[in-house]
Amino acid sequence: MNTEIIAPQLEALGNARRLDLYRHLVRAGAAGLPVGSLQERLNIPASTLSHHLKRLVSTGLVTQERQSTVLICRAHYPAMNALVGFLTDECCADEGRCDTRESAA
Amino acid sequence: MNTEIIAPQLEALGNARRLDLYRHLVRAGAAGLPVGSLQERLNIPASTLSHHLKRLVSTGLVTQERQSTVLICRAHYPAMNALVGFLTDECCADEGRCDTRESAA
DNA sequence: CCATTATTTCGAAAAAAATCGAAATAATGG
DNA sequence: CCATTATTTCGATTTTTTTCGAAATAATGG
Repeated sequence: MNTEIIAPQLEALGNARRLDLYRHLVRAGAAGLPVGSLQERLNIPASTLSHHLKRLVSTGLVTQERQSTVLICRAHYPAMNALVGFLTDECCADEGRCDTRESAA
Repeated sequence: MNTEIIAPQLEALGNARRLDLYRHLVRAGAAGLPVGSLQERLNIPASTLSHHLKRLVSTGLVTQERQSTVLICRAHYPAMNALVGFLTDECCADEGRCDTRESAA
């Protein structure tokens, strides 16, 4: 898992609107949420939402599945797990939840 | 730990150059690295580096300590640990390293 | 105080991102 | 095929970010 995958994912989540959006999907769980529901909840124009969704989808953090008329969006946990794994393995040290390396060359 | 702290941190790390920079600091461990050393390693203009460093420092992910002429930069692990904690607690679900909630709220 | 090394601020230009209305495309039911 | 609902693409504007040279500031030793 290299930085060329990780950095865009961090950037995707590093926007208040998209982080909020992503968290709505996490809370929605396996059922996911249709784009339209997200739009109501976030209360933003459809075209703006579509733009942000595209960024999340393009980094692999969100998946979409069409169910007839509606597009269901879901948080894609494997991507998030890999992201957390990267941060834990390669960006943490010392105290706390992360591992305890001190200066892995 | 709310999104007003987390989103800027994710944004700070969501830039290939800054992620690289941050990882250099992680690898440097507790000793940290002077700005000048970072500049040599990353091979970018001082003013550009200063700009990126400022962003990392302003989000709390990096600290700086002056040692006479030189400014030592260090990864600030408590911030990273809190960030990983946030992602684990509020952005993960199902399988993998993260916790196993299914549809909190 | 001056020279030197280290780092930041300033200012300006280029690149990228965010915003959103209007028009276009998708999918369905009738 | 048409009407309807759902979502995206287009196009234009504004805002933010990135970039970097030149000048300014900081800290030290002499």
